[in-house]
Amino acid sequence: MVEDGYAAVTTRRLASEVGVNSTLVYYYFETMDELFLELFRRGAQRSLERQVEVLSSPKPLRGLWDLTHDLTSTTLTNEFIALANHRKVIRSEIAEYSKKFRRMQLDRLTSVLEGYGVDADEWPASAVILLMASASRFMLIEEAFDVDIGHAETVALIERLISRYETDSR
Amino acid sequence: MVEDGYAAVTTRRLASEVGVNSTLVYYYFETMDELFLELFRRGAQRSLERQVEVLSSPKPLRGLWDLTHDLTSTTLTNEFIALANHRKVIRSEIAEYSKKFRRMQLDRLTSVLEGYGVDADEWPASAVILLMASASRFMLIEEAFDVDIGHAETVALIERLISRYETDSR
DNA sequence: GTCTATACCGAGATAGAC
DNA sequence: GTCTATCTCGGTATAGAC
Repeated sequence: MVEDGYAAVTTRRLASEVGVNSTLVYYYFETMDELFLELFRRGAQRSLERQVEVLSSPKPLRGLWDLTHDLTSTTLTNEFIALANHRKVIRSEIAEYSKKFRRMQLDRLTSVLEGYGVDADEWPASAVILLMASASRFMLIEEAFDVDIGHAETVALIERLISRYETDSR
Repeated sequence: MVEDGYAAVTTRRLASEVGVNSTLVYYYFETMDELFLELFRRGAQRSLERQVEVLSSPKPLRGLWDLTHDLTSTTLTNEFIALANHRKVIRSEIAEYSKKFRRMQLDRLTSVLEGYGVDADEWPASAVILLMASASRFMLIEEAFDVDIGHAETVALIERLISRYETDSR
């Protein structure tokens, strides 16, 4: 799915990569939709656990930023979004998880930013979170196309802002 | 392509929507890859022209921001990105156009921001452009899933920053 | 230009033997 | 659990009549 797009994930291809018969897929999954759903849930659950971890760490802002830098999970997310465009059952599942992720981030970062003395009227936590997530996702997509104009500057800008509140130990 | 994803764009479907025979597609296009390429080029060219327009206007920052808010072209772009994952010929075409777009934006906004008195060390034009584009694209994707946590705050934040330099006349 | 006929492939899915 | 055999559908693509 990451390498060749969601359309490349077929019963035959799956089976041949594992070295079994293609119909065996239907012994483990009702339909291909179910397979995609389980795949999504598994990845989302893992990401959720990692997010709980970094949000409760002493540097939640930096942790969140690092987390959104995971190439594989971002590529996968993009494929699921594209998949959701013509597999409607996937759509609601993604929506629910997205909201869950965002609410957790918001819950934690609202108080964290307040503690850092950030003016919530000018830089609301919800906007800060969204800007970080979107920049990260956007750059990873572009990298896959060897487009990297402004990437270094953007990363530097964001990390400079983070370092203002959470010292860089890397 | 926008409504049901790129996988729904097939010879049979195209033909049936227009009311002609499916094989007629091959009279106008060598292969389906060619069709997708021409579709992409046409849309990209149109967007490029609109960008030239707003960049040479008196409010290039706001113009660019408004431009990235076009739902259809963003959805389409996302589909092309997903398509590029398993149609390799599409990939280089997208990459070239992306760079072209970005270079034009950078050329213009570097001097514009300098004229506004923005500190280029703290807020480089390349990063400002990327943050705007990514936030806009990200929100439009989420909207399709009815996820809008933090959207209003982010839009307000960005428009507030723009208004600092280009007065809002809307 | 637009059609019919047709080839070929690979997708999802089921029945049933082992 | 894993397989073979098989169905149906719809995809890309070509040859050739009109």
